[in-house]
Amino acid sequence: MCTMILSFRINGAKMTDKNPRPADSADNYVTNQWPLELSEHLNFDDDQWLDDDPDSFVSGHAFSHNNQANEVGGFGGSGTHFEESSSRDVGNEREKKEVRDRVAFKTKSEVEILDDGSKWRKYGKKMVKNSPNPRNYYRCSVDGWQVKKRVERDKDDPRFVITTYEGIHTHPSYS
DNA sequence: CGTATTTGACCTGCGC
DNA sequence: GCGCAGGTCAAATACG
Repeated sequence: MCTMILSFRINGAKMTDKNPRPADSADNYVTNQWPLELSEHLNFDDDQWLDDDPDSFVSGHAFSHNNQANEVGGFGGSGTHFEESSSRDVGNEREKKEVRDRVAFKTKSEVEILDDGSKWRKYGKKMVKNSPNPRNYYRCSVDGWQVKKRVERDKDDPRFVITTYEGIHTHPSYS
C-alpha cells in the first residue's frame, strides 16, 4: 500500500447552467477558496477498502498526525491525500487489460465534479445496494486516455463524495 | 448539427 | 442453476 500526494483543482460548478455561478465569484472560488474540505483517506486492503468507519479516518486518528492536511496545498491551497492499490490479476479479460490501479479518495463537497485536468463523460448511473445514493460512472473522453472513475455520495454523510479512479491516473497535465 | 447526458437493457461475476 | 448486484452499452434525448 502506498500513499500519494496529488494536487487537484476542484471545478465543482463546471461552469454550466446546471450550476449557475457568477463568473467573478466562480473565479474567487477556484483560485481562493472552494466551499469544500478535502478529507479523503480510503484504505485499500488488497482489493477492498476499509471504509466501514468513515468518521475515524475523516476526522479521527487517520489525520490526527496531520490535521492541517485539509487546509494546506492542493487546488490552489488544498492537498489531496489518498490511498492507492494495484489490483491483482482478475479473471475478467475486459478489465485485466485496462485496470492497472485503483485510487479512491473522499471529498467533502457540495458537488461531484472534480476537474482534475481531464474531460469526463458520464456513461452510466446505478443505484447501489449499500447506499441510498446513485453511483455515477465516468470515462475520460481525452483521445487515447483510458481512465474510468466512479463517483458516489457517502452513505453516512451525503456531504461527502467518494471518487474512485480506475486505470492510469497520471494525466500529462499533472506533470 | 455535433456532442454530451440520460436511462433502461444487457452482460458478467458471485453467492446461495 | 438461479437470482442478485455491479458495471457497461447504446439508443434516445437534451443542449450549445
